[in-house]
Amino acid sequence: MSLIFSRQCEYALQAMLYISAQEPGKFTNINEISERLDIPMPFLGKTLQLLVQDRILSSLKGPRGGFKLAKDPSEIALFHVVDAIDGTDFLTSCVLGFPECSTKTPCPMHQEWGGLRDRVFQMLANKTIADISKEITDSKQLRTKLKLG
Amino acid sequence: MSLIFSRQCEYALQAMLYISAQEPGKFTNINEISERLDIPMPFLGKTLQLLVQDRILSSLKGPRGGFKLAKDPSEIALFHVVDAIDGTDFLTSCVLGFPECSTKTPCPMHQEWGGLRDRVFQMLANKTIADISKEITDSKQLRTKLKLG
DNA sequence: CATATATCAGACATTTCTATCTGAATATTA
DNA sequence: TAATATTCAGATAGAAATGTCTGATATATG
Repeated sequence: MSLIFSRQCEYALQAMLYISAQEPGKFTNINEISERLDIPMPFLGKTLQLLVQDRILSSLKGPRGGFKLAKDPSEIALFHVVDAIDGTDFLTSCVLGFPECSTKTPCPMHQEWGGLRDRVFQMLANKTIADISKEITDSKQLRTKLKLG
Repeated sequence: MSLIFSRQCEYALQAMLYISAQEPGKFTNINEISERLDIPMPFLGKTLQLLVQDRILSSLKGPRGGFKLAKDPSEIALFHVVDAIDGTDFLTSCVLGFPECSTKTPCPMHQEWGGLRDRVFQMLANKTIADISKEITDSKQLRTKLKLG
């Protein structure tokens, strides 16, 4: 199977979008998120804990507890979320799996893949949670997809 | 971990490049390929069998046996190899993992990711084994990387 | 203060991917 | 024809990713 993000990373991104679409500052619990987005609850819990450790989310235990954004959504790029879960190996590792692959000793796809990888990085680095949150607000389709009101 | 191709697909692509750089029509055995490219031999065997089943390689048992390209290298796009090993789900599946994601019901990254995915596909579909084979012939660096003479 | 509700931490289970093993089938060569 | 070298097929093993369970800890609320 070829893919870009691990399943755990997909869950993290989905949950971030869901949380970002809530009333700012409100804590959202994983029970609600896992039901709405159909993500296994304990696994989602572990996943969001990673985001808390990376200061992307903050959490509160107990009744009315849950998760909220730890900073302004305009300061959270998608790349931060991907980095917290999957890391950044994809930026440097060889697309063909050659252990030594660099500008000096490139693999046959090095050049072309480098260009595509840069575009992916630019997109992840430039797109913030605030950007997407606005898109969601403006689009009924997106609210439906995220099972929002 | 985020990646594009499975490890098995990386092995397949590496082996295809190695085979394509050999004298045309000559059978190359997996013992040689696995040693040169540092790929586990039994796993490489299973992998190349998939390419034989897809008519990308042809094989011969017995002494002097091995694998060779099943057709002209200009007719084998990288995409065919990827398709044989990893399949084509990445062309249609949602980058955020939403089960239903299409132009009509897009996820927040649908548009931007679509463009990048198309570029990846174009690259894989346009680039043939012959193209890369030529690059390898013309570059001492690449011959070194593939452990060729 | 007691109770209920949440995250959190660590162990455990399951599934998927990667890797190995064994022997059968087939072709070359002497 | 015998010996050898190779792919091929199927079973098994190991590793990594995903998913589950149990209980501890913290917080809100009556």
